[in-house]
Amino acid sequence: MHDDKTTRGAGRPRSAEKNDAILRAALDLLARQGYVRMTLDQVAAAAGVSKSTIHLRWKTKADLLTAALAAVRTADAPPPSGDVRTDLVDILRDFAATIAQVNGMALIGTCLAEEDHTPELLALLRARSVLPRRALLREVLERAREEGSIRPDTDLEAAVSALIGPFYADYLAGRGDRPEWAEQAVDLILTALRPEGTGK
Amino acid sequence: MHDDKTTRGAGRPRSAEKNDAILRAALDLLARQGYVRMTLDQVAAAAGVSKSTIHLRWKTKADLLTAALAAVRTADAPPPSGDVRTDLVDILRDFAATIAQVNGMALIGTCLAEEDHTPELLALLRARSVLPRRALLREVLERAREEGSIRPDTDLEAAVSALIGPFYADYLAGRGDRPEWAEQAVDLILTALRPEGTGK
Amino acid sequence: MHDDKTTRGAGRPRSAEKNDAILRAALDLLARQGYVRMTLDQVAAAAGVSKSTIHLRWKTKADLLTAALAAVRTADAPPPSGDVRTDLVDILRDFAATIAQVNGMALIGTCLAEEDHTPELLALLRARSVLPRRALLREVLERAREEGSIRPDTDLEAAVSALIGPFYADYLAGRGDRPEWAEQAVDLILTALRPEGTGK
Amino acid sequence: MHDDKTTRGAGRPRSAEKNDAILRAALDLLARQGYVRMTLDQVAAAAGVSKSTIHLRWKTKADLLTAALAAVRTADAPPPSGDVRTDLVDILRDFAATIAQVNGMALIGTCLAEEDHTPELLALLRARSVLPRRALLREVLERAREEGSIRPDTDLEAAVSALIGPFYADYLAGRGDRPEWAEQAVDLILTALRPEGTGK
DNA sequence: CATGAATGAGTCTTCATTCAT
DNA sequence: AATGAATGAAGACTCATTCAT
Repeated sequence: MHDDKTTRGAGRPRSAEKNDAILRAALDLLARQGYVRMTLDQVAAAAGVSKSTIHLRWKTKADLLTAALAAVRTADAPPPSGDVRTDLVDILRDFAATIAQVNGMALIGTCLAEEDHTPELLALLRARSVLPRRALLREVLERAREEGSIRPDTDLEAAVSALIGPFYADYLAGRGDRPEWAEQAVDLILTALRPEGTGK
Repeated sequence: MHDDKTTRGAGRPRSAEKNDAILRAALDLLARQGYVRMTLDQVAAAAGVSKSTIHLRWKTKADLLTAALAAVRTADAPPPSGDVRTDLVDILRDFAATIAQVNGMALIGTCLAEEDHTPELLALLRARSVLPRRALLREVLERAREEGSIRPDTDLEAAVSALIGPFYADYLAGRGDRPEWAEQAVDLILTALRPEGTGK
Repeated sequence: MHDDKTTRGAGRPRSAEKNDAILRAALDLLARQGYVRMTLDQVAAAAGVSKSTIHLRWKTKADLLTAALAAVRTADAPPPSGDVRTDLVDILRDFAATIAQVNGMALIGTCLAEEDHTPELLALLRARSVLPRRALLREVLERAREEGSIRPDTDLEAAVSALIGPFYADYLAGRGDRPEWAEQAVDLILTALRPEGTGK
Repeated sequence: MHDDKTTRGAGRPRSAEKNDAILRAALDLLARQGYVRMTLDQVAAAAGVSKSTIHLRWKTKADLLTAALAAVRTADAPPPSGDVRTDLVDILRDFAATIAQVNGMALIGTCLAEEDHTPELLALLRARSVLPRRALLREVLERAREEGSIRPDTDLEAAVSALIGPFYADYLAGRGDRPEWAEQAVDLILTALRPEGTGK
């Protein structure tokens, strides 16, 4: 139906660089300012585009930010070492590093704060960031279960929450920036899940 | 500056009710709309006061919200039963209930989102809500340590984070509203912290 | 229910001068620019008020213009002379003069042009200007009928349209500004309505 | 790019259909939206062309609309019956029908409203629609004068205005849609213009 | 003290017009 | 010739804050 090669559409093609620049700027500003405080003027300026160009591609501010969140590259897994403990720690550290890099807590805060008003934001954050990261952890735990290094009846989702949860709790308590949290969390959970009759 | 209680003597009464109404309305709207979206008009309307009355008492919007968060009554402990596990579960449940009641996740989200812009909000949330709740948990854990039901070398703060953390992780993953989370979390942590050589 | 005198509302009273200035400016600009081209900035500037003051009193542009049209003082009758022909001519001349004074044809044009979009405008123009003027003519014609100077079975509304109509037709044909139109129209209609058997 | 009819020889065909489609769409939208509210995007969409194609042919929005009005086909006369009264009524009825068909009152309103800003619109409306229609009426009246069925000293232009005028007056008074208006108007004027000494 | 009026700065969005393909 | 992208210049409306009563 569409001649994707030949009839490459008439007229000037839409600049892909601009698209990227806009989305990047939008996401960055979303994290730094929050939904409402961030303005399209700022996005336009940061992306080096006119405001109208933004509106040409996304009808509304909400559309833009939705697209920006949707464009977040889902997390790459850190290279697996094969060792359960090491892999879990690596994933958690990578998580914390990403959060720090992109001002992630503020972004999460924005999505939470906007939940009533623009629920798509939290939904997208979940789909693009939260759940993929959880899936990585879950895979490792599944492997561990198969190996027999954790109990066979372990509730994996609960275990995942127990692994990541302390990060949020620490952040809220003002004790973020503790590099050792990841190891502590992993050790605690692995200890709890150690199959019965396993001595130290 | 503020005569908070009675209509004392010849002086003109200072409407303490209005103060309260304003702060209550502000906090409620802060949770439901977020910092920027919430307007002083809304607060004024909800509190049954004029906008100027608000400005008469708090110079700026940030001041008002700061005061509103500062006025949050710090959590009452649920009545202690004496049993460690029961007490921990009760505290966590009470925590979740409070969060649900006051749209707490959105409020937390707002404070996180505004951290760059109005750091006082997160600081106050911490001081008034997060840390007191953590202190409750910590007290119980200290008691447990004295009783010998958890290891003597336990890092209590880390344990506290491990207890509350799953709540946040669950919420973000879209698996809030699971009443059993509290028990799961407590059991997991108590298992992990069980003194060596203690069989089931 | 309302203490109209004593509790004259707290706070600063709303300036009546500003109200008038705004409505006057709005009506004038509406006639000179049309609905869409007229901007609130222009109104604010012309009235010597801030734009927000306008919005404080009328929620939207449509509301403002509706109010402006509603505030149009309904036509005063020119003093009746008692003579039917003279009175009709006077009314028509007064009508033409008013139209010229307030750029009335453009205003009428705007209301017609906006009929699909903002039907209130035409409705108000009708109620405030068109119909009252017609009523004046009709009264004179009724008197004429009673006197026997026009046929008893005259359709008065049709006669009124026949009296004013030529004004519009002339304007559209580019032959406005003909002072004698009023007399011509009156004479034509009175001739047509002359009771049978009445010689010249 | 598109060979709309025949691929005529070596020359490049010049899409006359597009021209027509654009002008038709423009005129239609002008009547339905008014000058300012109508957008070139709407015209382009309705005509199935790109906005640039419009600008390629008419430099500005005003140019386009001017051209659209200039392209209005001037009224065909309804077939003359030979009878003065019948012919007049037919012309007036045809007039009213045309107005209804093309949303003519809104179009007239737009031209009036824009008179200060874009006087060409009213001028073209006059030249293309108003005056030709008046000419038709005038011809019939001239015939009537020659026949002796109206006074020889009749001011024909005034009579024409008296014939059409009631239509506008009725419309503004909210009494449009009265099919009998044409006959009433004609009868009234013919009565008024009846040569002296002519009994009924 | 309390109120409502008044305002200036700012935000999203629209649109005629100009460019690049 | 024709298209779609890009843009600058508005415009209606909002809101924290300051004034006048």
